[in-house]
Amino acid sequence: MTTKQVLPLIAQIPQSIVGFLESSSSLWSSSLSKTTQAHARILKSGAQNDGYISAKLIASYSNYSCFDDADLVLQSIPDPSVYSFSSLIYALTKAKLFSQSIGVFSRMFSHGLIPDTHVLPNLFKVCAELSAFNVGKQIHCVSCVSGLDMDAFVQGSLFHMYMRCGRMGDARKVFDRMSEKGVVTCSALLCGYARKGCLEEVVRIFSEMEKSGIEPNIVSWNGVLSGFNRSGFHREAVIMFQKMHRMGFGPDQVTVSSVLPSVGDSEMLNFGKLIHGYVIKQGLLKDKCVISAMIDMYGKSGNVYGIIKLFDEVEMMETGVCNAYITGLSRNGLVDKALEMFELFKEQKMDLNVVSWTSIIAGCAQNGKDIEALELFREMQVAGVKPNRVTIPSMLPACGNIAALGHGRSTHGFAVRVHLSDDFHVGSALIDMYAKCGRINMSQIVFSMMPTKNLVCWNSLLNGYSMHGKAKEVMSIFESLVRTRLKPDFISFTSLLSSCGQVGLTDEGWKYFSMMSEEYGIKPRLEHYSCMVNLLGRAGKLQEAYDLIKEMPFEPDSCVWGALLNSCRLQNNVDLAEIAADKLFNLEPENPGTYVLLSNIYAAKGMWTEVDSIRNKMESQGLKKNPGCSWIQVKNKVYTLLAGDKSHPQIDQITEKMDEIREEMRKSGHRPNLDFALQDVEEQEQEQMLWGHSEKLAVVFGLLNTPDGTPLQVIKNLRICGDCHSVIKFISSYAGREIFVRDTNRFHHFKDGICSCGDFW
DNA sequence: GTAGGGTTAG
Repeated sequence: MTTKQVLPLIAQIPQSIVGFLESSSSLWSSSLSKTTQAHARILKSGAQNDGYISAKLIASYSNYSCFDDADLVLQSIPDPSVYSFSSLIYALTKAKLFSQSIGVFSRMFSHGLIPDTHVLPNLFKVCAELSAFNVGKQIHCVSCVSGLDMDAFVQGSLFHMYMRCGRMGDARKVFDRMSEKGVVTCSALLCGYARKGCLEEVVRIFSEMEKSGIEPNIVSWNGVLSGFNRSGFHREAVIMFQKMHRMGFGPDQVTVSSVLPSVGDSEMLNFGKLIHGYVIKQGLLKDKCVISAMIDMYGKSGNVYGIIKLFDEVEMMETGVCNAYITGLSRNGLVDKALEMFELFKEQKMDLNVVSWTSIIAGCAQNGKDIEALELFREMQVAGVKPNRVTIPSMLPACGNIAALGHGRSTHGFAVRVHLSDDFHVGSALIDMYAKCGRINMSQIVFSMMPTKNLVCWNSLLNGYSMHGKAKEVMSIFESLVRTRLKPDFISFTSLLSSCGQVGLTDEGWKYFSMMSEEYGIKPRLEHYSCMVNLLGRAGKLQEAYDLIKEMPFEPDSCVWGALLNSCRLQNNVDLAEIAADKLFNLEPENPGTYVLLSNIYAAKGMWTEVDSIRNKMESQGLKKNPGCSWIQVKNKVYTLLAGDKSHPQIDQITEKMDEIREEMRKSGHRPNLDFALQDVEEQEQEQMLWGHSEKLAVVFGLLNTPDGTPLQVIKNLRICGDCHSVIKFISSYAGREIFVRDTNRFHHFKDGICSCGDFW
């Protein structure tokens, strides 16, 4: 076409376009004022109704983040096109104003406009960012109906959206239909499966990549590493790491932080130190994840020095790093230091998140700081941090440990409200908590209401019934477990054997002991042997128990010998007791319990010289029995009661009640030589009396505070001693109370002065 | 115009 031919055509171009052409240079200019000027010129020339011009104007305003102006332009167009909307949607998405972006889209849709292949990727990106799976799915439908779902960009963003929403199944369907699959998409899929713990898929995709000529890069390798790590294959993760290194992929900060958890779990401290050296050389110690993972590795390997040194050196006050530090400290028993650091972090107004709170709560609950754990759980909510599916099973053991039923119940309520009660971890922790608080019926209800149960849930229930001495129930639950597709493990058998021991079911005990290895291929561990020794010993078959110990394929530990010694006390067998005690003196020379048990056995036989000699031996070693300690919960507050402690605010009332009970006992002819007024306990300083002291306090306190007698008090951690039992028995018959007493992990139920189970009483 | 990886809590 010649110039001569073109010129008449140009003359026919409408005036509006001429206006646009005049202003076009300003529209692509670099300042907002020029855009405003262009806008004015467009309005003057009447070009504002032109879709293309308006769209450019919208884009230009958006470019300067003037979204309101852009939207005004959009709204002024009488008949807007997809393109006009998409300019604004694109800009809003880019500015991360996702909700507004979706809002503009819905306006576009209500104009009857169908999104095109340019808008769709933006929309999917928005849904991915907002995890708006349902909206995304609907837009996916729109793209299918309009036949746009075969577009590579649409597919790519759709795939990403499903991945971000954690919908691996949907993502996989899109992936399988994708026309172009590159290393990026494959790695993304691989990493997605790794996060979900689908190791098989991870490995399959990785090998298929190689087969189909897609060269895996460092991201793919990192995904494989994290897959092994997440699925608990720690050794394998380390091996892959070494293989990757050999193949010439230099580990980066992501590689290091992916493999370090596995190094820690395999307790390969030296290898961890090697990585530490590499990290320093490569200058990766600036990365927060690397530091957290490094602290975590030292913590898991028991290297407290490593944790503290690294934390002090890096001086990085970042939430993740601090969380790893808290966990590392409490994992190694330094819970006081952890609490101290946590306080410091709070003072420094650090941004503590749900992991921070959960870490310190779990640290407390695992290190005997149960009351602190409950207090922190409350404080966390006051601080506006919402407990999640990890927090709840971390704090529930604290409720169980101190039989704080009220706290446990309200946590259960919380879990139900936030829809977490079906979670395996939460459910199992609830079952355990209720059992430890004496409410085995609630454990049963929680269990029955769970839509699906894993082995941990079953084991919690088995252990609960076992704790309550209900062997028949344990066996019947075990039968139900066997009928499921789940296979019982060594923990299931521990509950079975322990409950058989409690009620003297020797034959059943042997049956399960052999069933464990013969039918299920589970090798008996130390705890199974202790259960068997206990079972045989209680049944009076001490020699058989001792023979079993001698036949053990590995060295018996203190629990096994302790079980034998305890049985010897029940059967008054001095010879075997001396053998067992001798082993225990070697294994745990610091444990005063062994001396006391042995001396009791001597005393029962009237061997007073031996009694004296054992007592002297104990004293010469400077050993003392731990003071008794109990907890009791009254109206949602947990009270700790320590032997010899008079600091309780109601000590006078308690003493008064004690006197009253003592008087009643005298009148009704109960063991008149027993005296359990507090002052007498202290004056006499008799060990037996001291042991019973705190429990009496708890029982009496419970009576005082529950005048209507409705709540059954669960008293934890009772030390076995005759004096205290008599008190509990007496109170139970005298006051007509049902009293539950928990002796470490076993329950005794008193009604009308009779204990329903156990020969201790 | 789309698009990939890591740490710390049970």
